[in-house]
Amino acid sequence: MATVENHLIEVLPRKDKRRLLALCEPVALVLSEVLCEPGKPTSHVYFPTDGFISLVAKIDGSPGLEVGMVGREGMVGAQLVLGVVTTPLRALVQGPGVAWRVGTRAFRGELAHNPALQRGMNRYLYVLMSQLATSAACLRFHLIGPRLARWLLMSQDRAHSDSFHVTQEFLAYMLGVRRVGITAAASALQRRGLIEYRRGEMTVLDRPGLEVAACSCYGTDRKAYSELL
Amino acid sequence: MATVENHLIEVLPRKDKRRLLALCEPVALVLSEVLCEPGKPTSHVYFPTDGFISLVAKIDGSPGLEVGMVGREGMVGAQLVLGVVTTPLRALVQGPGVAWRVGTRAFRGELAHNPALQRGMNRYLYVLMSQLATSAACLRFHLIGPRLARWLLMSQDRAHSDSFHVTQEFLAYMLGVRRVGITAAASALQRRGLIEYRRGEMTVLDRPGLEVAACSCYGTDRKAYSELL
DNA sequence: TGCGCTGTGTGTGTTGACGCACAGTCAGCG
DNA sequence: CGCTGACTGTGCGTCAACACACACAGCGCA
Repeated sequence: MATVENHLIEVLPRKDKRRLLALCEPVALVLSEVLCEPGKPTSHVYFPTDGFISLVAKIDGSPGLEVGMVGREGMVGAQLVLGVVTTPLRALVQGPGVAWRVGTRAFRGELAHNPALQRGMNRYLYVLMSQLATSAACLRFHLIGPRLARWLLMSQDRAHSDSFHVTQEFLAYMLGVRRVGITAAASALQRRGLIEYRRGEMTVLDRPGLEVAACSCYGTDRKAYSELL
Repeated sequence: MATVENHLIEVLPRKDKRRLLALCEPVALVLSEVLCEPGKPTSHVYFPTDGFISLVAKIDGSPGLEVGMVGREGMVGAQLVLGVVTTPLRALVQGPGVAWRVGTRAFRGELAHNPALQRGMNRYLYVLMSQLATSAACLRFHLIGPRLARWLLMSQDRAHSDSFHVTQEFLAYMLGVRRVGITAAASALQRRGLIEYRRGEMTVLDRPGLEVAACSCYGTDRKAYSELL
């Protein structure tokens, strides 16, 4: 099954790693699957080895809004290290793949006497917080075009592939804008030869170009990540 | 000096509390003072007993944007419990008052053998994360008026007073909008008899009315807080 | 072959907020 | 007492994004 590891697991000392993996079971991440709902206790934590997951904030009547993304570099359920079993965000599978899954109960037991894992999760949680803060400001000040470019780069990083499946409708939901807004921004990027898409198949053609088109938040996030993990 | 305690300290077992307080020194929180800068190591942590502090996200060229608020119920520097000494956010004194201050080094030492403090900080961090996520969505979907009402309520809660000092210019900065946007929203609230203001002196006249005018995020935040702390 | 669903592109009018500029108003201070 | 600076209110043109509506294209399936 998953031959590639999750980064949070990979960096553990061999012994800790083996003990944790013994608790894990590999599961397929299915597109559009919801791994956890805000406010509800999480039944499992997930360490993606492939594929990626969106963290979506919901408020009252409004549609959702993506405020974070999880791939091989992170995990779903990191708040367990804070001793909290619920989550404030919905986790939605966005790129299909594979993850290690552990039941909450077993995981908490392991966590209690695995300081290296605690340390990794603590740092990851900090990166996630930075990402939330950056997202908030990005949402407020940046236009759809650069935000779209940023989203594509982040997805590409986590999908480990130049092309992935995503519709304009879905992008609109993630970025919290109308679909027509995406149509305009995406066709501009396509005209400039940075991307190509067709009925849900999105392909990144010119990554450096896309990085120029993206807002600075992409770089900010990467920096925060690389400094700590 | 500070006769009223900070909630995070208050709930500690007597012994832990006494030991922590022995490290603390009372300091005045001066309006517009910056307690920490994003990316830089924090030299002290702060437990406000009075007054309140805004957490501001900065991105590249854009002005700042408030994404969280700290008062007697919380602290500045909670990320230390994650083992991270830098902060992603600027902490800006917004309502003058008093806080307990502890040097980072001493605090980390105390933290290491004070599980009750760890527990409190963990939970507080979770609440803060929820607040960040909520803020992001609020920023995106809610209009200036309700957001302003929410801000006033949150400030009132932390100022423990019906009136406090704040200019429209400052409010605009916090909410990430133009001053004229605040002028319009604030005069609407004043016409409805919910608030009264005059040259920087803001007074809440009708709190229940303001709660109706505020967006749902105010309630969401309070709920998140009361469930965990 | 034709039907229907999903995905994409366009058009029209509206609106919440923006940038900029300026006028009035109050408080403190020399 | 009048100057100065901080605070607030208003007007005007612009713009990104909104709501709603509709046209069209590809694809699967009966």
